[in-house]
Amino acid sequence: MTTITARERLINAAVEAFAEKGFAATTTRDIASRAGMSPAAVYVHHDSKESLLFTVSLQGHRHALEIINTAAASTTDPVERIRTMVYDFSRWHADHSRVGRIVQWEYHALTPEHRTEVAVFRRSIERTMQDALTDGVAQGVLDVDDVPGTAFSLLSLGVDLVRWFEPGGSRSAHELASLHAGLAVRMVLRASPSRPPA
Amino acid sequence: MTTITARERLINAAVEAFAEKGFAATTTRDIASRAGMSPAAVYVHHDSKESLLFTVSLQGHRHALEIINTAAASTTDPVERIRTMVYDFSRWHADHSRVGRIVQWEYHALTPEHRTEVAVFRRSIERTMQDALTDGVAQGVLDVDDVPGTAFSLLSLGVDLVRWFEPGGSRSAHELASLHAGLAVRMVLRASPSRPPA
DNA sequence: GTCTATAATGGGATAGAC
DNA sequence: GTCTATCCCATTATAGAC
Repeated sequence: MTTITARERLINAAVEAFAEKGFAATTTRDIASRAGMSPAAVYVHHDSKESLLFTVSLQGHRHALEIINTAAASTTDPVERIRTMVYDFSRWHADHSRVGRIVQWEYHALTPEHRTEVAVFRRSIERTMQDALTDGVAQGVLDVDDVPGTAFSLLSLGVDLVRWFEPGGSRSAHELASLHAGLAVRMVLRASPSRPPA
Repeated sequence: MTTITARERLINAAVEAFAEKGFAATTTRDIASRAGMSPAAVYVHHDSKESLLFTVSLQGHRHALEIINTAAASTTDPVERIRTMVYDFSRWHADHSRVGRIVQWEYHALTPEHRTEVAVFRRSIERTMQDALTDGVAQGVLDVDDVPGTAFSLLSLGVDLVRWFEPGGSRSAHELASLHAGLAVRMVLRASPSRPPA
């Protein structure tokens, strides 16, 4: 049997509210009311509104890093690795667009200390993508001019989903992730050797 | 001689403040003080904080649409057209990252009426990119499975710049726009016909 | 651990003098 | 068209009863 603690109910409520209205525009009253509590009860479980944000953001960052690391380790074929990484990263952002929006858009609302803490995860995500590209280039399968820039651009496709994606819209998470994965492969694949013009 | 009106000074101040802290976290006192005025003076020139946002957002949307339309009309070669459109759109978002951030991130802070008004520009931008892809496919030069999805993804690269780009950072606006333009062409270019495997 | 009540602060917007 | 002063309300967070 799964027990949902008051603390978890508050976190779920915060995710909803922050994703819907943004951190600054969300009131603690709103969070409390979504969790079925009085405003005062919030502070029994969390120190402040920002600490709620940090909890959500940290969980989100952890999850996103886990997704990309798992994808990176799933195969050694450079092309399929890029395809899987981009698919899973974009898919995660669509499937968890509310948390993703908080992770990506409310980064600046964190205290400097908390921002520093989640920045470690962000760098690690970028690094994993860069490594996958570097490895594919070394194996002669990929062709990438600017590895850090391209890695960032591949991640951007997924990140930008959270700006607008809503479940039940005209495009499914799978459809968008597949689109991104296909585009990603075209961006980095070495052109197949063709007969040069005589 | 160029005269800067108080109204314009307020708009500039609002751009700075909204881009730095977000609409909800910006106070009218902050805007007034950046413009060198008292809080009361704001309301002589603008009806409300939201109307300031709308003014900034509308100008930004207009400008972005103009950029992409001009790029689309600059050449008839489908590949160079895509390259130019993506370059100019990404370049604009880097060069105007503050306005771009307001355009892209504060869309939901507009009143429903104002949101409807700027949505026209957003659809027009997407449409222009879709048309460029459709034309390139029709000419047999581009190969695009999902025209609306790909158009959106090409624009996403530029849009996502405003999330983090700061002038004076490690990468210039030109460098990033060139990167995006190069990736864009690879995403949509029809593979050169190569000898099929015997 | 939850409530009601409230403290303390800061918000958007306005009044009225100059 | 700008100011000072202020209204009125919402905000985050806490106190103290149960």
